[in-house]
Amino acid sequence: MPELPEVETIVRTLSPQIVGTYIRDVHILHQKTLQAGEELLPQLIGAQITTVFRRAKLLLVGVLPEKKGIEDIASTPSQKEEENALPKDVPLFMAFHLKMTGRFFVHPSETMPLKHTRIIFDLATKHLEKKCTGRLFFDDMRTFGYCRIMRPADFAQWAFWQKLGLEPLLSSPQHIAKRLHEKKMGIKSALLDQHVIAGVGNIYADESLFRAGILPSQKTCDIAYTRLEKLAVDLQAVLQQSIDECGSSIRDYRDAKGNAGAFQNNFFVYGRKDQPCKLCGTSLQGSRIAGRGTVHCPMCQK
DNA sequence: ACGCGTGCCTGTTGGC
DNA sequence: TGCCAACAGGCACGCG
Repeated sequence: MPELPEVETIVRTLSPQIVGTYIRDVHILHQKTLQAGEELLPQLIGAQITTVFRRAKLLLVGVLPEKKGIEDIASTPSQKEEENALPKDVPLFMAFHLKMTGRFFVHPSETMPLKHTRIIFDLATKHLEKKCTGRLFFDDMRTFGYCRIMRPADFAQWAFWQKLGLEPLLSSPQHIAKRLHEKKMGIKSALLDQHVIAGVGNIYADESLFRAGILPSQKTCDIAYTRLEKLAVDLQAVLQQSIDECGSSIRDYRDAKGNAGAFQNNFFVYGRKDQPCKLCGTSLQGSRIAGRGTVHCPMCQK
């Protein structure tokens, strides 16, 4: 289940493998995976991949199509927040959401689709090169993930993009705490709500709440501002530590080199229901919040 | 505004 | 050994 640190790790391992290459062909093996922008598919052929980056849990690939047929290269969509600013001079994007089981991998050129391969990009190192030098696979076992092909102007019409909340590693703890404090929902629900803070999923919600010593069920508006500020600091720390260890691999997650992350070894609570708390030995308690399995320590979290 | 239930999906796990 | 329910969960959607 790729969350912010996992997507960031994928960006870092995928980027050196594909930036600068040209897309020779695209094979859509599962129609529903291409959620939007089918009409822009022809523009991808012959385009050069110029950038790979992340916003929230989205992985974005910027491409430069061949000269013909480029429209609004200069158009600048209205931006709600600076965090949603797109790189300049990129006329076309692919936005991928990996959801639970989405993966990227660059295979040798002759590799055939695997059971769960949904999209294949045939890549070449030179423009109009006949020989394909590698194939980028987007695999997704459960097909929750998607790809959208978008021009810069299309992002303004994409509600999910427009409503994305704070980028947790680019915002000050004070700003994050303020945003949380405005909410009346339970604190774990607020952390998971992509409109409030973007990029946090079940793992890092539970882990940051444990570090901050806050009960997941606690109403956000009932928590003292200073405790929310500590939560923001702890959230940033846990996200950064996970990025430093290349993310968490529970079962499915791998980076774009096929490697597992190591941060799952540092979990205090996630997936440790009924096991002893690493700090006080109390049996960790499982519950269900916002429809997700939730684990907390009844002693350490108040 | 918010919580909750449901649907989308397929593979793994555990009980009988 | 095999069958099947429960479970994993990000996000949209509808309801109260």
